[in-house]
Amino acid sequence: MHGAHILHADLDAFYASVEQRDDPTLRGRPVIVGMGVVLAASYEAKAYGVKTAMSGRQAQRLCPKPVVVSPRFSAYVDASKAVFEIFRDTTPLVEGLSIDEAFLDVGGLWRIAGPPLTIAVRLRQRVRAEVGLPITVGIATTKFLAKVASAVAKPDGLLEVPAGGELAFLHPLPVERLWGVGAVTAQKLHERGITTVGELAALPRDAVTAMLGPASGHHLYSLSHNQDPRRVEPARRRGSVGAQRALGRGSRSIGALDTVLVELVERVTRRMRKAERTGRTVTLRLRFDDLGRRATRSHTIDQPTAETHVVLEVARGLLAQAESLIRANGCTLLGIAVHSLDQEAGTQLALPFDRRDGGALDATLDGLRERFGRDVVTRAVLKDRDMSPLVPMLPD
DNA sequence: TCTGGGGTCCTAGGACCC
DNA sequence: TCTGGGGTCCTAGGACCC
Repeated sequence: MHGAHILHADLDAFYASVEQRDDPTLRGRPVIVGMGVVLAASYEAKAYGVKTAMSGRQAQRLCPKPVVVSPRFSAYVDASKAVFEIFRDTTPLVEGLSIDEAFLDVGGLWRIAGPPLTIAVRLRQRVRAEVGLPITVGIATTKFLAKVASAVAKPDGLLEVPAGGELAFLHPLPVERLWGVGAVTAQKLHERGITTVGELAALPRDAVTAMLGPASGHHLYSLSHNQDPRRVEPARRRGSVGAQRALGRGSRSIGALDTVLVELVERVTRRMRKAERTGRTVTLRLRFDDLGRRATRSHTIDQPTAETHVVLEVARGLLAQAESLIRANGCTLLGIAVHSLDQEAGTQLALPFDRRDGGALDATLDGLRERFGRDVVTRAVLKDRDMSPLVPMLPD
């Protein structure tokens, strides 16, 4: 596939935009979602310097008269579903990254839907008209660069980086734009006088790995040359499920923590059962009274499970293990996560299929399920003559 | 300037196996 | 008993993302 064919679609100030959509009196005003911490800020609030994850107090200092609203998560989930419907109606190759962003591969749609830019224009119009939300789209030859393009184009924008123009676009940008450069890595690079992607790209690969370690070094070296072979993967499954709760400052009794633990475990295992997933590794996460310090304790069991009492027993063992740590340092956050989720190790069965009507396809699928069991047949992929995937079906 | 609730990926040491 | 070379899995921590 050549040419810029990967779209990165990213809803703008998502939670805040949903609030402004549903309450016209909020439009044009600096809206902050979240009381203690800023979960989302409208662009009017961002103009004052308000950022996501900032404390409410700090936000108030920057922006004297914000409209602060409590989050309405179910409204955000509904809006997200509606937008993803439009994504999937645009192309079957949609890889969701979070509640408000996704990659779309539109490379195979030229004859049906036109060039990527046309598709992107229509996508933005549809999201605006059908869901009422602003969305920014970046178009490029690689996933990573499409994401950079959308970040540059925000808010409510559209930007295509044409094939051949990648490095001219990328190299003047600050290194912080690279995916995987956070505060720590940016600091390391700045100390060596590197502030732009181009300056990083001018270094030999060895110099970058010596600076940042092998994995991070190879990764960022490649990105700085726009080397990113990752495909858009529609069927990616999550690898862990977790829940956590911030607690008031000051140490809690183990009894009180146990009560929280039970609720967290129930939440996690309920979600796992709903998603029909099981896992083997349970992790307890703690944050202490003295700012920032954290710890984790984990344990792996033999048999994957999603049963509340099994996970709870393991979690209680971990809590007991951490008891002295908690007594000494207090506990301001308790979290539980289940990792090593079953990754659907399975076999693919290819069947020749020569028909065009969906009825026959459904019959084939039902036949497979009858033969192997409903739970065993979890996914079907339709492929063309060259065996490249056309339509993934039954995603999880 | 210390604040939420979700995640991903990588590193490094130790246990254990052939 | 020690030395070699290769590997997997588990645990703990950390950087980063939205």
